[in-house]
Amino acid sequence: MALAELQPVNRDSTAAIIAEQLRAAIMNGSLPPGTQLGEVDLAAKFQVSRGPLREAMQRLVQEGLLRSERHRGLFVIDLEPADVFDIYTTRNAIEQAAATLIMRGGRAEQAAGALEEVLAEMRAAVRRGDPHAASDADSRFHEVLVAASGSRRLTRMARTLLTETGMCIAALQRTYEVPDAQVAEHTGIVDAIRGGRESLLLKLIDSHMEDGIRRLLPGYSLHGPGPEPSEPPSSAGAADAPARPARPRTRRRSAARKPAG
Amino acid sequence: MALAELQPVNRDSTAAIIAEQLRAAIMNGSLPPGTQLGEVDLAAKFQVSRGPLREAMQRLVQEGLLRSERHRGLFVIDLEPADVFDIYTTRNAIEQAAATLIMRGGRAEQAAGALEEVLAEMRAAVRRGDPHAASDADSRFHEVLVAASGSRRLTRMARTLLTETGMCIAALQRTYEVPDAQVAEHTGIVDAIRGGRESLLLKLIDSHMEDGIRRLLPGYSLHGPGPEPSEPPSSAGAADAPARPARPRTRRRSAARKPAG
DNA sequence: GATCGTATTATTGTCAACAATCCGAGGGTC
DNA sequence: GACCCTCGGATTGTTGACAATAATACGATC
Repeated sequence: MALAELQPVNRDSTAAIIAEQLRAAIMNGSLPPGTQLGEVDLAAKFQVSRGPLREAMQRLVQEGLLRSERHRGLFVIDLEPADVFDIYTTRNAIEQAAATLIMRGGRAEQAAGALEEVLAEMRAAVRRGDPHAASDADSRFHEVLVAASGSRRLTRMARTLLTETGMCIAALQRTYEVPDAQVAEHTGIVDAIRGGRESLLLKLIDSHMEDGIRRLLPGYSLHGPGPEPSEPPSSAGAADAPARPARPRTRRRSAARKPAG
Repeated sequence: MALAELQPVNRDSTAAIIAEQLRAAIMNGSLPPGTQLGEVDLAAKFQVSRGPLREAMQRLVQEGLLRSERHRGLFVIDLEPADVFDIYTTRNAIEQAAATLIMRGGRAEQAAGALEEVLAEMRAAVRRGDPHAASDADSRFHEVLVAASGSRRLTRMARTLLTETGMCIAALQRTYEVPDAQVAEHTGIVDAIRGGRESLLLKLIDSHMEDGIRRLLPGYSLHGPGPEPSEPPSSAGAADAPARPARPRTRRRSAARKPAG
């Protein structure tokens, strides 16, 4: 047989599709932090029953993007300064690990090639003044970087963290102008990969994350003591422990507005 | 009010409880890799309907512990050598990041105290020749270590990785005798934390992981090129993409045997 | 006037039944 | 004998309805 590369026809499950759409909506700010996800509304918008929708939402709860309160509903997580710090700290760890795998696993050339494609899109978007596309390319750059490590687990974690990064940017109303300096930083990362400069690469990623957190939380640093979390995670660390003692919550802050695009 | 520390009464959702039980069953080998999770059987064992059970399973799919094949069922993931490598590589990254946070965030004393409690249990278990308890303590040690970082995200990831570590040990039929050397390694980690020796701590964690992977995959190393994954993760990296082209599968390898203990 | 108790209403949690799909067995045909 | 088609059984996917719970509004009481 000549044609050897044919992919299986398996479609994703309905829950996976819905989860992906919700993830995108959370990432781009259509579902801002704190919003309650009413099941009937969302089910109607997705034109499915509540069953598959609930399954999809349970995925996001496990992912840490939604917070579940029994008999009360599911809410998009709130992002406090401690969370922004946490997100960038964790991203730093994940991407540095991925970078190490790339350099020591002989994947540098392949990774650099894939990254340069994204980089070209980023440059084009910046040149034509399209911040949305530039931001997309930025996100994709880091996703491709981690994926190039070949680590399934790092890749999955990175995806969640990128969603949360998008939440931060959207929540803090930064238009996220991608300046030339930002493009230069990414270019430097690719160059370091191609040049085989491992320790330089790790430093570049570190300072890139440092820049990211400084842009969102002026005055904070990745390597400082970090902001005290208002609610320290329990040692058991239940995925959806609703450790919010009393919340003067309005019953519904904002219904799902544009989940299915 | 004098009493200030009263925890909220909120119970976890049913899906969370079931997911936790399934996770434990997967970790300790009651549900070995490849087993299909029949919905009706499991629902009967948990004495709930299929609805909440499916929600719980979707959580584990998102977590990467289960693999979903449309209209075919949910299966415990298979663990190939590449996965063992991936698990330990990722654990290394997570725990090193946690260790850095502990040292730089002024949490060393607190962390060392919590870890020594677990360490005492581990020593006692080894002394009385209880490998099960010793293995439990080992797992808990690392969970507490990461939790002490205060990072919610690192903690959540670590928990999944510890479940998978348990799978590896159970799958490879290692009785997981925790030798004195193993206890000594953990002790060294606590000492490094208490002594404020950050770079030593990172080295100790690294070699601890190295030992772990060598125990499971003799001949492999964390820092070598690593085993080639038989199926490289797609660049998109769908969480449950069933990229297994053709599988001469028996319809049901083993029904759920002891999920609820 | 403020607080407590009660009824209402909307939402979530759960369930059992229906529909769609897949696997395997059996029989027929070449 | 090998291959194809068809049928039966079983499992998953989805749905709509019912039960349980919590938030709100209203009225009674001190």
